[in-house]
Amino acid sequence: MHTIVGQEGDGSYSVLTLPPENAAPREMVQGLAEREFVTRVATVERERRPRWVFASVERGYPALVSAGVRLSRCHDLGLAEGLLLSHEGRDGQPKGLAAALARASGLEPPPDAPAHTDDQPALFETQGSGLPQGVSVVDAMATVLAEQERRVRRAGHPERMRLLIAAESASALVAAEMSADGLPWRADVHDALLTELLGPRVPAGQRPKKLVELAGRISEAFGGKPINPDSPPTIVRAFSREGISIRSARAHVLREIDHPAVPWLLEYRELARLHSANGWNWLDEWVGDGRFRPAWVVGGVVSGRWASQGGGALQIPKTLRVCVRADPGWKLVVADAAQLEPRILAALSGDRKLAEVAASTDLYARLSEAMFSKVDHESRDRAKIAMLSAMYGGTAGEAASLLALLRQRFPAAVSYVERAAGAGERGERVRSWLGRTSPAPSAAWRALTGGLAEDEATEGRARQAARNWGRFTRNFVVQASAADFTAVLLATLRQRLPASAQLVFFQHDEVIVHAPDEVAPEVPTVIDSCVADTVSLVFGASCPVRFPMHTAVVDTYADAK
DNA sequence: ACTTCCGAGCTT
DNA sequence: CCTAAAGCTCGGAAGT
Repeated sequence: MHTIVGQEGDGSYSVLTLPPENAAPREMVQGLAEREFVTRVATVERERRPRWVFASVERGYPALVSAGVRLSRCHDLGLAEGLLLSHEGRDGQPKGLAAALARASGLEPPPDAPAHTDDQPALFETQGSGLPQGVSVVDAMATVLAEQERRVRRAGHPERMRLLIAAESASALVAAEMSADGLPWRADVHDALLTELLGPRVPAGQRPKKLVELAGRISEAFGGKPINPDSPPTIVRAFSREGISIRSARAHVLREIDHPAVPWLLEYRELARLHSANGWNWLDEWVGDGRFRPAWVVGGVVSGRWASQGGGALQIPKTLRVCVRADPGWKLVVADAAQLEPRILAALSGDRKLAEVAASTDLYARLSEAMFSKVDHESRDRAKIAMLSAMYGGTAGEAASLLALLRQRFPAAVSYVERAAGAGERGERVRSWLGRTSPAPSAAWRALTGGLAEDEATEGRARQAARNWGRFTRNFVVQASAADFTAVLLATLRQRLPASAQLVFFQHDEVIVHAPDEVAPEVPTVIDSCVADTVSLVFGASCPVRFPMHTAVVDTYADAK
């Protein structure tokens, strides 16, 4: 059963329930004020648990969450439209409701309405959505939903596309709930750390004491001329005056130089980075009430990985993990999927031998055994480079010869990624396991690689561009399938975690659950059973690949691993 | 003064 | 950096 919710042009809310297979008449409730609407949604969820249909979960769900309503299942029309359009090779088209409705009616879609900029965001952004006059938003949504279901049935693997849309939609619920709950963050611990490393807090725009001292030492080391260590060109020029020529002022370049300024510069860099990216300003702006609340962007990366907006939520430096602490009487359960991508490749490609290797918790050790008949540190490292080169298209150093050996031992897995690379080089699109589709290369790319090269330089550039795109599609099939997997895992976890436990962080292959002391010990077991179900849902019950999780129950994130 | 670009570094 | 790629954010510098 689907229940469609939307806000009409006059600001009132509508709730349209569609019984399965027309078993009963549709049930429309219109003209609801916001408070009645929230109550109605909560009641229907409690009594009937439908699949809720949103134009956009990201825009519509946060208001429900802050009113204390949590929904079990949903379908996000906008996210589904994006997945379907790119699957169909039409991803340049607008994804908004009006555009989707036009397409469903066989009309030319109007351009997407610009994102609204109200200071008071509405529950559902449908005002100004460009729907024809007199068309009810929820009626339009019902039409689009039915059309999307037809399009799913026409996909190469309808059941996989259905799962992908459900998981992507559930991810959007998770993202909104994570933003609302927030990651536990101890501002006092963070402040103490900053003070210890940088000196006492100073007003914004000023250098803390420690940085002032280091800048002074750097200037002295260059003979007393004032140097701004924040300016890379200034650093390059300063070394040039000392007779040292460097191409850039990057840390790894500086490390090669023998000069008294280098250690001070490196120390300055590290601390200045902490100060500018995660200093007191960051703390003021992003942490409140003991929580860090970033905005999460589901599917913000073409591969289906999430991005974040504000606060650099996916770039939290490891040194600050000590600030992530469970509340008193609570624990953090930190879980990451060990060596996820090679396991995904084993499952994707159906490579039996790689699946056997993936039966081990330490996949790279077993791989080393299979490739070199030994598992010492060096062999394990080389096995790892071989595998990562296969997935990323690396060619530096020993990579090419190691890859050749890997291909010999695991032809099915290696040819899977090499076929994806070949498709990319020809400008074709590739798909993840559940059907997320890579974007088409740009017109500039086609022009460069498609034409007959006039000279060698152009031909070289064309070949380079083709190889680069091949590397992208090679990686896409693995990274995007890993994102499929983690989306389904998130959806499953969200349903199964004890009610008092909260998902508070997600980073590509890692989750953090904040749970009361009494329930924390059972969370790792729940996670393991969710992983098992995810493997069956995504790859089928007979999938031989294991996906072990590293799970730790800790007080602070820094203690995980 | 404002916008846009670049270098740098952090995570996976 | 030493295996790739993408995304976010900052500060400086150049352009308007």
